[in-house]
Amino acid sequence: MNMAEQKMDETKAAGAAAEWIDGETKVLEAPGDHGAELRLWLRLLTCSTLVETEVRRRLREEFDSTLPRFDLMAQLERASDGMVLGEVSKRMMVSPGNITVLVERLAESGHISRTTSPTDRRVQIIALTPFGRAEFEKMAAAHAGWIADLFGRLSTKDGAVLLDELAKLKRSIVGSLGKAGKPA
Amino acid sequence: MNMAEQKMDETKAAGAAAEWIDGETKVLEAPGDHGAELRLWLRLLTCSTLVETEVRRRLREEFDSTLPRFDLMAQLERASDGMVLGEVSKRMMVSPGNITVLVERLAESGHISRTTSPTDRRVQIIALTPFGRAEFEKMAAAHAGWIADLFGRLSTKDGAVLLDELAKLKRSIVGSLGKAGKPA
DNA sequence: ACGAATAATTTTAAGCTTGAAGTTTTTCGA
DNA sequence: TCGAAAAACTTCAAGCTTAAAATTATTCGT
Repeated sequence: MNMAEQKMDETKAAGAAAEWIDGETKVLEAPGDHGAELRLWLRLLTCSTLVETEVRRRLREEFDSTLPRFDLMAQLERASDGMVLGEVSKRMMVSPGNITVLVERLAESGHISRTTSPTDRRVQIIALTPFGRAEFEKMAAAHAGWIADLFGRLSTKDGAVLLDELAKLKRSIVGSLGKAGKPA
Repeated sequence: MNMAEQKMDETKAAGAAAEWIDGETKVLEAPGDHGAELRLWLRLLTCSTLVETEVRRRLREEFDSTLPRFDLMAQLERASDGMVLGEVSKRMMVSPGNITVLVERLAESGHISRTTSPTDRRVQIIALTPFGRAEFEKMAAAHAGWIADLFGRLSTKDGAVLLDELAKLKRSIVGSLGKAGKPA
């Protein structure tokens, strides 16, 4: 079976509404001697994109929500005293401007509250409302089930090995980013 | 060192322009017994987000380009006879409507050409122009170097183990998606 | 006391993305 | 032959995302 056929077979196995074609094979023509890293990167990206796309689809269909909103609520779930926008931005790894709009929408829908800090009028403090917390708990339970299902065919041993190897990869990435800039 | 301190230490190691705070620890409160899968998912997501964000930043700063444009050009790079929009959409794992706009922009900038199929007037065929191909080769070479650098602290053995474990994870994901829908 | 520097968020313009509806074309079955 | 169904792409509304500029507030040094 040639590569194109193998690729199409994998596509057929996927039940997602929109058919997708696996892009990992384009790495073959990578310049120089970087085939191994590129292949690793594409596979990492393919895995995370598949999961993310499916999670987004289910959040929309089952809860009429979005992944960024879910993520923001997850940040607030453990912060019973609320959180400032700057910290939310850092934890979600997105720009402050994006947080402003996300917060606006969640405030409008009643999921979170926002107040100005009593000690610094530049600072906004946001927190889940009781309604928001209840909604989040339902989404979080469903989300955990989806992830368990998607990852469920992986053996416990393979899962542990993968977790450990991803930790090493993460240290490589963070280390590389660190050397390019100066520590915070 | 408590968890918050450990988290801050990792943040300090990162040299990205915007400070980020590692979100992996929020998994601790996962409902039920799904902590392991959620932890794995968050780490996978953190790794791919870190790399993607850095690649986007460098493409913008060094080539005044974007990741979707680079990705589209990568699809076309091996298709010397061009490619139809529907296949591009599948390979890039994005909706057809998005491809329409991306193609429009790359055509305007002279990187790709678009023609109507001689045999089916619904179908558009796009291909890299000579200019586009030259630009892509420069970006691809740089991109490969960036990925090699980001992944470079991972040993060859660890890289091979990770690639293999990600293949297993991918099969779990694809298998799970498959059972939820019907094959294409 | 006061002006400059810094900080936190908001606003802006530009780009990407989705799903659904719309348009045009081709295919298919009666 | 012809109308319905399907296909390929485009358009649309809504949401997300970035970096940079703008606004408001606080801090700091003289």
